[in-house]
Amino acid sequence: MTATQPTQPDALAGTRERGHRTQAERRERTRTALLDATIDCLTELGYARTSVQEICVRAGVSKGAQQHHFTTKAELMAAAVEHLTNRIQAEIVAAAGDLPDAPDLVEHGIDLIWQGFAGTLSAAVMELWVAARTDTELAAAIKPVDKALGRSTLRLFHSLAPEMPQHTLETLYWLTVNLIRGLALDAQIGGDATRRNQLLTEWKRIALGVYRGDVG
Amino acid sequence: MTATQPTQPDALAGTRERGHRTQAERRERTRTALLDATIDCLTELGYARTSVQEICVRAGVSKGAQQHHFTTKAELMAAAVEHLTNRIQAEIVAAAGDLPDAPDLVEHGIDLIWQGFAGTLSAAVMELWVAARTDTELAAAIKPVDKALGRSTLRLFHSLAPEMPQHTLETLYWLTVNLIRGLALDAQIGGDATRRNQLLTEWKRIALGVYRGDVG
DNA sequence: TGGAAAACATTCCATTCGGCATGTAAGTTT
DNA sequence: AAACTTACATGCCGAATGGAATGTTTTCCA
Repeated sequence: MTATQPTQPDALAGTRERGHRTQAERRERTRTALLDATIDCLTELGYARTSVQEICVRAGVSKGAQQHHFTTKAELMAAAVEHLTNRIQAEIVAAAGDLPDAPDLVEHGIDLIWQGFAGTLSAAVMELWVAARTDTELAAAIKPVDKALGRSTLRLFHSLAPEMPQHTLETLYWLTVNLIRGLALDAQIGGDATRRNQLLTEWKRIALGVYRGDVG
Repeated sequence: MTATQPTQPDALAGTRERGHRTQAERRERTRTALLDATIDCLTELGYARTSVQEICVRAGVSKGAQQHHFTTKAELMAAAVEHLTNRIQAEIVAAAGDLPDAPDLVEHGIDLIWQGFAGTLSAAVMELWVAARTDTELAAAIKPVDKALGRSTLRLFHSLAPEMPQHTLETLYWLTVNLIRGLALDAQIGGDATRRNQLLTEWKRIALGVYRGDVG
């Protein structure tokens, strides 16, 4: 029997005998290995100390393979941005599974944003963001992707609380996102966790007040 | 006549004839030149691309002189943190000269925090902060200095609005600082300035409401 | 005033970086 | 199964880095 038939979609894809993989499979495999390793390096070593060599080692991939997929380091980083954003988005969507209705949505929504924008993955985002400030190429790669993440998350909230006024929702959302990014920075260098929680609690109370129309 | 008398404090310090400077003068001069150049590099090149060589060039100082003052690069960065914080603090104090009384203080205070924590100098702080996340030595140098800046600024506000309840002031202050740090991040990679201004305006309104006791 | 010490300058080195060139193995097409 | 394309591996190079070693100038102090 001929071992495998060439192009046709194979139901056993990914379960084939060892040592025989589709090109697409191989490609995808090492590609994500590289991107995941990149994110690993960013979170663990920071942007400054992240070298392509280290990435290759962690990905279990040769230097040549890396260059085959991403010619330059900048290209790799740009791809990592998108990969990273996708993972964060998936994280958020998963966590948003069972959110209550408004007004409890305000409180739990803030928690959700915290999880998405201050978690481990967001540390990597910070690294890339800060690096992008002085790297126009990286900035160009980040801007649209990041904007898309922000907007899609906002849409998510909008669908969860359709009765909430558009303007109120947007204001609270963006204020929360930026506040939490600031708090995330504080958390990353070991600020006082207790005070952060207090601030978050206060903000929830205030946001609820805004939602109810006490101010604004 | 003997050219100069040795140790005694000299009224002409800094204005002596060319080529004859006190050791303390020389020392201070190149030290701050190095530190200023470091901050320049951080704001302009970012942490990753900041090399001691470039710092030396910008400071107009030889590599040997740099090593004489700061044995290692980490040492230089640590010193730069304090230098940077001092400059920011001076900036804030200067800008706080003529602040109105509460409740206008709320609005203008937020502007003041924006100037201090989102200005050019704060970009350098961001670089160091993010770098410190994966550099314990740098983190150890930053933490106390940064905490001191935060607290001293808070004290400044407290002295400006003594009739404002302690708890309200602190909450609004720290919420504002963290919000603005998030917004500063957004600004640094070229986010939408118009939306940032809108958010800041909204936040002022909300903060004023909090101060008046509408919420909380 | 002369020697010690501090400040500053120059040169060199081991290491590491990103990227290129070239070679080999695996998968695909006809 | 032969020709071909894609994926991966290895070795190397010039550039740049941080730091050490050593030499020179300036200030200080007895």
